[in-house]
Amino acid sequence: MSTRREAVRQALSGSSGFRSAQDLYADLRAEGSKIGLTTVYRALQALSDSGEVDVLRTDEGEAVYRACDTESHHHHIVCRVCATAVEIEGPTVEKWAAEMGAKHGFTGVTHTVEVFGTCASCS
Amino acid sequence: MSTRREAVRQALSGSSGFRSAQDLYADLRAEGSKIGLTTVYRALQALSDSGEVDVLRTDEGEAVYRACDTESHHHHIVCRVCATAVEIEGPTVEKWAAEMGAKHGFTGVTHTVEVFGTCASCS
DNA sequence: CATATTTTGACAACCGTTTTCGTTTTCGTG
DNA sequence: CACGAAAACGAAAACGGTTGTCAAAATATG
Ligand SMILES: [Zn+2]
Ligand SMILES: [Zn+2]
Ligand SMILES: [Zn+2]
Ligand SMILES: [Zn+2]
Repeated sequence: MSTRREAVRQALSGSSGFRSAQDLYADLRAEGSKIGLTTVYRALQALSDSGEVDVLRTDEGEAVYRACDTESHHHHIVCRVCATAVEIEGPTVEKWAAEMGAKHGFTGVTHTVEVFGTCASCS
Repeated sequence: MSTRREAVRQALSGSSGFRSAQDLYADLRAEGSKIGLTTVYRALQALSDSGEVDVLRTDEGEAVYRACDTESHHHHIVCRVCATAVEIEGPTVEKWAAEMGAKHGFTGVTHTVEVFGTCASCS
């Protein structure tokens, strides 16, 4: 677990929202770090591979990352303005997705569920 | 409504699954059409703007399109192998998403829900 | 038929991400 | 501490999907 990867993890933990690789790179450089963009991408890749951070794609196709409190399966409600996210759980949704899969003869069923809105302080 | 846009719409309707712009371009060229890739992108843009086709992003960030039977709000269960998709509705999920938004003080709440799996014929 | 408008497609530019590769840092061992 | 192997690093180039540019072609208008 290298120092650089730790720096990226911390930069990410410092925010409650989803951030892109370039956001984090800018943050770290602004703090005086000499980290390279490549390393930020590599760190994020490793962190998401190990399940330590969540990834999702914006409508524009950019990958954004978040250091969530729990590593167990969950979803998010994300502010469209400031990207702040709240972790949410949905037993209802979990069951529904599984049922839908079975009903249509699909196996190995997974799902992606994200909720978007404008948070209280951005309203 | 130009001829080319109509050609793209038809190429898309010919498939039951989600297809990328480049997929459709390849299909059309294979059929002998002299359409350009730029035009395919433009047609898909217009079709999705007008709500005639659904768009979603793959994990790799590629945009894929589908001509769905209904233009009203719905979700999909998508085969990870052949990209075939089935339209599904989830009143349960709709309600759940709205509740979650309200509970956390978010306004203008929307959601994305997609289910993935391996379809019967690909298993 | 002449002219204005729109559509088209080859090509270049763009942007986020990955690969490449030579250098630097870290780490295990004597 | 010294040394070499291995891992991490960063700059720059390559990549792949998408969008912008612009002149040519098609279509509409009078
Ligand atoms: Zn907000
Ligand atoms: Zn879930
Ligand atoms: Zn299938
Ligand atoms: Zn819905």
